[in-house]
This record gives sequence, C-alpha cells and structure tokens, in this order.
Amino acid sequence: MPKESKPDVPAAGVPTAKPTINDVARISGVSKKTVSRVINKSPLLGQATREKVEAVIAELGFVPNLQARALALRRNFLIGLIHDNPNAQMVLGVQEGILQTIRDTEFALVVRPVDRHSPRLLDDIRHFIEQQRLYGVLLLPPISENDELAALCRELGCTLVRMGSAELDDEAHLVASNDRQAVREAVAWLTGLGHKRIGFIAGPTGFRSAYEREQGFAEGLAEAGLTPDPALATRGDYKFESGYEAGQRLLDALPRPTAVFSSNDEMAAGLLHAARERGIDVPAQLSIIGFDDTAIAAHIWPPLTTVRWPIVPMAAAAAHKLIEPSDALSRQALFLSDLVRRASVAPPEA
Amino acid sequence: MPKESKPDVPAAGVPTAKPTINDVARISGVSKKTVSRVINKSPLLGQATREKVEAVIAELGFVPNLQARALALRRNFLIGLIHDNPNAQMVLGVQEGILQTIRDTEFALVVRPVDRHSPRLLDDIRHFIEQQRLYGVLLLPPISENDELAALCRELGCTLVRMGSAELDDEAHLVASNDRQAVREAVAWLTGLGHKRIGFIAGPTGFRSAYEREQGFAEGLAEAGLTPDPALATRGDYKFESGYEAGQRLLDALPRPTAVFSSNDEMAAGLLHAARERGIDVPAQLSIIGFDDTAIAAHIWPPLTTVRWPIVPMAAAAAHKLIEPSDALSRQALFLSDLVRRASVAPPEA
DNA sequence: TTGTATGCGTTATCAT
DNA sequence: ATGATAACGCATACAA
Repeated sequence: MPKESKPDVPAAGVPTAKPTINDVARISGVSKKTVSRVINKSPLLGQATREKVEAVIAELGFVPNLQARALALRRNFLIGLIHDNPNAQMVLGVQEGILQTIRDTEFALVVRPVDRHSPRLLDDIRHFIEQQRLYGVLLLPPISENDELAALCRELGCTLVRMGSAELDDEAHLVASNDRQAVREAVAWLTGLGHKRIGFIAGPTGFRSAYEREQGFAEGLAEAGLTPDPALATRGDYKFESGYEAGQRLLDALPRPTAVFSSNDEMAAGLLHAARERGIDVPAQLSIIGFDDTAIAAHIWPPLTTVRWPIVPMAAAAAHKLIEPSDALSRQALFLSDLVRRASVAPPEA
Repeated sequence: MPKESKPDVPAAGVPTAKPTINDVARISGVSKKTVSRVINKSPLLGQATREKVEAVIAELGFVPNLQARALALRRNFLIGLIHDNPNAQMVLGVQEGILQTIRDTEFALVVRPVDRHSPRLLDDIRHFIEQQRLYGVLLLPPISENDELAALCRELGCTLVRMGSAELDDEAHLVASNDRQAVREAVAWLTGLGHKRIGFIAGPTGFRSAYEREQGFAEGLAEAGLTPDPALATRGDYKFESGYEAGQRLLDALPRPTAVFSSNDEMAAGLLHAARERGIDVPAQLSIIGFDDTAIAAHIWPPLTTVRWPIVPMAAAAAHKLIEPSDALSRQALFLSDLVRRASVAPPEA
C-alpha cells in the first residue's frame, strides 16, 4: 500500500521537499490524472475543476518534475548547442537567440564546445547525445558542415538544425545566410566607389563559408567587369595573425590594391595592423571590408565596414525548427546578411 | 504482469529504442539491482558477475537513462550558468572551464543569459532552477554580487558558486580574482616607468569589480607617494562609448595625463579612439592600461596592456566546487590575475 | 468529464 | 554477494 501523504512541514535539512502532482490531487480532491490534464491544458475538462486545481497549484507553488515527465514521455527537454567556437560573439548571440525561443517553454539549453580536430569528436558527441538524451541539437559552423556528424545525430534519433553559409541540408534542418550574395554586394559597393584593384583574403580551405565568400568575391568582380588578379588574392585561416601576413603580401603588390575584402573581421584587423605599420592610411589609401561584425569591428580604428549575419534571429528560428517543426515559422531557412557601412571604406585616391 | 522482453529488432520509424537496465539484466542473467550495482561501481560485488555484466553492457551499448536516475535519486545532473553577459569572451571561457571539469562525468551544462535590469529577474531564475531542478549554479559577475539571488538559490536547495572580484562569500561558494592587487601592480608599473600624472576611468557604481579596481588604483598611487587628482578621475559604464567620452574629459585636462588606467578594455578602446582623433600618439604621448584581456585588447593598435583573469581555471574550479565540494581542490577560492604587457605602455615623454 | 491501473528506467529497502 | 519489490513523479490506455 503506497503512502501518498506527506508531512506538512518538510523535515529540516532536507532540500525542501517539493509538492508533487499527488499533493495537488489530494488537496484539490481530484485524481492525479485530472491534475495532469490541467498541466497539459487538455481541452476536455470542466471549467470549475480546472480553476480549482489551478488555484491549488498556485497556492502550493507546484512545478511539474521535468525528469519524471521526460521519463514518462520518453523524450527529454534539452536542446543541445554543439560548436567549435567560431567566435565568441557568435556563440553568445546564438545562445541568446535560442533562449528567446525556449523562454516560457520547458526546454533548456545545454552547451557543448568541442574540438573539431579531436579524433574522438564523433564518439564524444555520440556519448553526449545518448547520455543526455537530447531532444535536438543545433550545429554551428564549421562543424555544421560535417555530414558524418549530421548522420550521427539522425542515427541517434535526435533532430538537428545546421547553421551555415550555404545549403547544407533541406530547409527543415537548416538556417543559412547568403554569404555569397552579401559579399557580391560588398564588392559592388567598392566598385561603385571606383575601386578597380581590389584585394582578397580568403578563409581556410575546407570551410564552406570560405568557399562561398570566395565565390561571391569572384562574382562581384565579374559583375563590375573586372578581371581577378592572382597577385591580389591570398589566403588566411580566419585568425588575426594570418590576416597580418596576408597584408604583408597584398601591400607588397605593385600597384597596390586600393581596397581589400577580408573573409572575416579578425583577418581584416590583422590587415589593418599591417597597413598601419607601413604608414598606409585607412581608408584614404586603402579601404577594408571584413565579415562577421564581431565586437572587434566596431572598436578598432577606423571602425570596420563588415557583413553582419542576423545571428540572433537565425538562432531563434533554428530553435523554433527544433521544438516546433510543423509551425509555419519553421520554414524560413534563408536569412539575409547586411553590409554595415563604417569608416574603413572610402573612394580610391585620385 | 509486466513484460520485460523487447523485440530484438527495433520497429522501423521508432527512434531507436535504446537498451535498458532490464535488457542488460535479462541477457546477463542477473537482477536489475545487480546491474545497477555494476553501473554505480558498488564495492560489494563478485568479480565474475561484474565482468559478465560489463561485457553485456559494452555489447549492447547500454547507456543508463539519466532522467530515470535523476528521478530515483531525486537530484538532477545539470549545472546552470547564469549570467548577464559581462563580455562574450568571458562567458565562453567560463563555459570551457566548466566543461573541462564535467567532461567524463554525467553532468551537463545548461546556460541561462538573463537581464539584470528586468523586474522579473528573480522570478525568472526561480522558475528556471525549480523547473530544471538544477544541481548547482554558477553565478557570473555582476549578478554574482546580488545577495538576494544567492539567497534564492540556497532557499531552493541549489548549491551555488559565485565568481567575483572580491570576497562575496565563503571559500566553498566563491571563486575570486584579486582585482585590487592586480590594479595596484599595474599602477606600480606605470609609476615605475616614471609616470606621475595618471588618469583613471572607473567602472559603473554598484559594481563590486569597479569598486575594487578603484581602490586598487588609489592604493597604487599612494604606494608611489602620488596624490590623486580629481581632474584625472572619471567614470564610465564599461562600454566603449563611455570610454570615448571619458577620454574627452581626461585629455582636456591640463597638463594632460601621461597615462590612463581604464577599468576595462572596452572603455580603454574608447579612450584610444579619442586619443587618436586628437592626434595623440599612443604610447609615446599617452600610455593606456585596460582590464579583462578581451579579444579586443590584442587586436587594436597599439595592442593593449591589460589585466587578465585566469577565467578558464576559475570556472573549472567553480564547477569542481559544485560537484565535488568535499574535494581538497575545492578549497582554493582566490585566483591571481596577471598583467599582460603589450605595446600601449611606454615611459612618459621627457 | 473524470478516475483506475499500469508503465517509464532507475535506485533503495530489506530480504536471503 | 544477490534478488524481489516498492518507490520516484508523471503520462497513457482504457474504463466508467
């Protein structure tokens, strides 16, 4: 005979025994199931009963035990965020976006930074997903481009949404920005100002984002009737130092480029650094455009013109796809980036 | 009569029915409880049985269901990180540190950005902790300074550790850096180089970190036998713009300060911006020291001398205090910051 | 519209 | 050293 009753006063030292559905049922004089119906907003329920139970719930400060719910429903309420730290601002923006969506739901956000170069990457993530029995995961670039990883998630019965700069997946499992077009527009702005010798710092090979930006650049040049000059194109690894080194090469070119598009802000900052060392005035003698709109962009001098992903809305949408896949809102997969025009760009010197 | 058996082949479409403790028990020919003992490494257990069961576990790829465990043990395995975005780099460093500790445990990290100015702050957090039934939480500055919030966590039976720049709590519930002393040393470096007119940009009132840095600055001056000059002290709100405005005031002072300590990097970047606009050469005519060593610090020009918190080790220690409070490692509460010397500081002009 | 019996996967109690 | 059985808190199937 199970005892359903509890002491009215919790024993001292015990971590505040919380009221359960049984307490609510007993006090309001109904069955557990009825309380359960109230919690789950079942439509077939007497108005009077509902209000009575709700009153008791409020009075007791009853909060349904998510673990018990998860057990009974055989599904958890955890959204996983798996990333390999693309940049801090992005990760934080993503977290904020996810939280906007899951606020006022039962879902929580659990994060998992990983090392994409670790040989145990897949095993680690498998263990993580299985152990926590995640409801769904959001993959950030660049590991969102890893198809093996995506297959793993699916194998584990864990829905996923990938964030990226190209069509990595179908629209139900993707939030993407149009990097290619955004770069094309950035280049169009430069050419519109009269720039003809435009340098390019590519991102690391193997990154889809790097590839897309590269294509966008080439297309942008083509649209303006310009021919790509191999001497004005170089490659970095998205880090500051590589941008600095890229700068050394580009600024050695003769004649020097009057503008440079860098595939991300950090490398752009490195380039700026190199230009400054040589006494090259930015933007008078050299215009610079970056990509990402990280915190650095607005805080260096001159402030950096850059392309900004709508990170927060994208992440919010991604979370929406995870927890409400059938909703109409969950169909948007493409999010437009915009060019943030700051002081690092000017017309070329006469 | 409960049926304990399962089909050998999972039904198609069903999200991969995972093996349970019952499966393991049945196949290895022991009781659930014995399997449970194996999982929990109970000492009183036959070696033969243990190995037999472990073999089956490995073969089946059995992973214990954390939700069920949480339910039975009446405690969850979630560590919460509650913060009001002090800065992206710090939050990410903290996440990395926590993860270092909980990797290879059953714990997971769930994050919760909040708005410290929201009137619903306490209610939101209460609901979050109750709903997720967090095992413990880590509070980041500045909300770690909120004693009401700390009391709330305790009331909810949720252990907490606070991160801060002063002794907010006893050593079991605190990881702190010695901001005051770090600033004192930074000032000592400046005075050692010969600076006598040193400006100060304080952080916002109400922040413990701001107060500590202020005190450290005053003490540093005193140690060098210098008298604080009210005209050289101003206050910002930790944002770039306020640093810029502070710069306007400080650089108007006559005679101009030869060095300025800013209570964080963002404001230092703003100050640098202001100096540049006036054609003041940094560091030749003006030395600048910041605080935090954010990504900005190393990427502006000149690279910023700054004070760096050992964020990752601090967070790792904090997580350790949460999940292994009795461990000896959990006793360290104070972590020393160090001065990162970069090009933004030079001796004053003759 | 509401209640009863049972299951979810694990641990705890108390046997043997 | 191992096992039978009852929790843990909630949801579902099926009655009533």
